[in-house]
Amino acid sequence: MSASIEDVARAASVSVATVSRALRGLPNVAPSTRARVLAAASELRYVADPHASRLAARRSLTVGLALPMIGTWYHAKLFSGVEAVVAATGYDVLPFTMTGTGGVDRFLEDLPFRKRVDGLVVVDAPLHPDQLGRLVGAGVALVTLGLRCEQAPSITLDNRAAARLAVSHLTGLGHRRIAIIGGVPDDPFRFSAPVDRHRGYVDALSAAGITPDPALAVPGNFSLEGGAEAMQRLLGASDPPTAVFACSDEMAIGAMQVARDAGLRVPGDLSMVGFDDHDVSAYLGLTTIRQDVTGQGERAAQLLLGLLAPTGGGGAVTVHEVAPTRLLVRHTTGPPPHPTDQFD
Amino acid sequence: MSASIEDVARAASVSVATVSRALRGLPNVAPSTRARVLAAASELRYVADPHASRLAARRSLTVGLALPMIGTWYHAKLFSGVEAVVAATGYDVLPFTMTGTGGVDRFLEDLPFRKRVDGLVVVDAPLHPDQLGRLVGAGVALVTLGLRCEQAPSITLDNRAAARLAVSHLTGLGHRRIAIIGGVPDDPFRFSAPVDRHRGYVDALSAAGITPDPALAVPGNFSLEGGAEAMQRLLGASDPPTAVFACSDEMAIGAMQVARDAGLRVPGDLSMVGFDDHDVSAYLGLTTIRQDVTGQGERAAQLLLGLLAPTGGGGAVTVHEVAPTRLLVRHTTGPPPHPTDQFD
DNA sequence: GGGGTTGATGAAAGCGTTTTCATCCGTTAG
DNA sequence: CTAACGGATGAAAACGCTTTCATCAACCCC
Repeated sequence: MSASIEDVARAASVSVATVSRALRGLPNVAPSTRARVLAAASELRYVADPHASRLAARRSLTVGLALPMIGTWYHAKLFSGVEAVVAATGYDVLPFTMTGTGGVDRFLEDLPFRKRVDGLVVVDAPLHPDQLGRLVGAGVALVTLGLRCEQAPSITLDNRAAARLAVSHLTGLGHRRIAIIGGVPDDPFRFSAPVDRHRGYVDALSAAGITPDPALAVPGNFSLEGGAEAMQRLLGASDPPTAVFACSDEMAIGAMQVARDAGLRVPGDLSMVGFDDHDVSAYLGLTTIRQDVTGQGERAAQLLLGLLAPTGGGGAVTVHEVAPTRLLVRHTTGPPPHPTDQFD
Repeated sequence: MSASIEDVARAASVSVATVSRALRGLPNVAPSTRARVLAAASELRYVADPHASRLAARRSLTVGLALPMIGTWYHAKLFSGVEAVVAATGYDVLPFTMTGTGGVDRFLEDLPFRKRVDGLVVVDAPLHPDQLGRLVGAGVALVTLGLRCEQAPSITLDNRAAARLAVSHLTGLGHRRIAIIGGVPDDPFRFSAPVDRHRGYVDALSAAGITPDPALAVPGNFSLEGGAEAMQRLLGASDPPTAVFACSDEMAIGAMQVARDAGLRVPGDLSMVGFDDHDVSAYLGLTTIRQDVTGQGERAAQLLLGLLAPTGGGGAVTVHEVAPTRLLVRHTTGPPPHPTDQFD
């Protein structure tokens, strides 16, 4: 079918060993020989069979990308970033989605993975630190994104500070009844972002002398629908909020729509701040916490490839990076309806 | 390091051939033997090395997913669909993004691909039918998505009919000056969707006795920004439209924002219909043409796996499926500002 | 009972690379 | 002039599977 290394060797009148060396740019090949081999290879349109070479070299030249799902804005952006830098280096990327709760176990049981990938970017780490530790112990190069674990480099956000910033913006505008739309109620993963964001929310309230009202903290599932349902619940409360901090822009968008359908003006009657800076947020004028998701994906890939590089694995200390976030004030936040009423 | 097939063979006191057969569920293995092998394998936590097995079996057990990019809503959804069904069958999916114009050539030159994947889902086919034909000729199982090519099964939309439907909705409401926000001006790919949608647009106008005004057809690049810029241009025209058909929801969203910023009410002063039914569209009340992108991805994967299945490759006639679309009337379309004026 | 089946098994030949190790030869140092 | 050296090369042994082919026993039907 297609040319093998032997065909090239024959065409260039050298041994397969020399072809292998010449083609991979290894030293100790005479320049004239290398040229001859290169010519023969391109003449025959030879490309090394990846499986054969990976078997022989005992490296898969593949990095796995494990994430809870793909198809959401956040994960797609992340994927995009990772893929871009990984592909540029000749590695393959093997996506692995662990949808649902069983997915995580599947992931761990799928030890084929261990033989398939040289390294792994684990996103939103729906894994126990122990489990991650086991992976590291098993010799898989690992970078985590969204959760910090001591054994491996990570990229995270200062979620608490970011949330504090968002909510302070709200208190600064005079809001006293501020709701938070957060993660999933019965967290099947111990995903820390929603927890940390909730802490930042509490921080900011406390700083403004406000006691958090449990009725104002509702789960939103990080989805449009979840945000909408959450808002529904908030509006049904006896004393509805004048402002909402949604832990993702998608939830914010869903929530805003419900609010507007209920006749509330945003920001006139209700202020809304989101988290992410989703592509559409700029067009909706959503005030939000901006983060560069694609950039984080790229960075994670770079870290991983660094680990994989012949030189990198050794002495380097595992680095924990905190990606920057900032508050983007647009047009969905403003003073509460009757600010003075709240202060008497 | 980790157990090999020989270890299992030894542990079960059989030959490696028998282990291979037993583990893969091949016939002609005594039940008792199979049980013994299974036990030994699970005891040793044995998993076949994928590279070795792929090399020996001469199948990569991988399907490639070639798309112009990842990170947009549309492509992420597609990916999600493909990945879900492919992963369920034990195949790997290898994403290949051909960003930019050079990407396509890279894709074609990357014949490693041919040795790496058993089949390919090509999305939005930024390839010449000739090039696709060559791929098919080279023995790669192929399914195209978004463009139809005779040599391979495909999943497409009836873009023309869908656009006709969208624009008819507008003419039906009484609009006469209807703009279209379409694809990229100097189409580096000969991507047919925008072209067909434009045809449908013209169809609908003609049916209503309207002569298309070239000034009302502007490119939008299928992005939020592009949609915004397009709207900018439309508003600057001497005789602005009262309705806009955007070839994607993202463009519609960008355009709507610009329109609203310019003081226009939607749908009071301007009607807007999009295409896709993006996740957020429901929450924005955007009237649009709905398509099930994830479903199309799933279907494409099924077709491809069917081709790959031992039985499937042979006699089956290549099928061209047309995924359904329908008009979803929400709240961004209404009669033109002064309908009667238009009919004098 | 004997020849033909049939099913279970193992030996061994690939699959297409990489990599080790030995060889060969032209240089350089002594 | 010889010995040691180092760079270029090839032979061959992995790498860890799959698959063909041969073997062997048990079985079946006149």
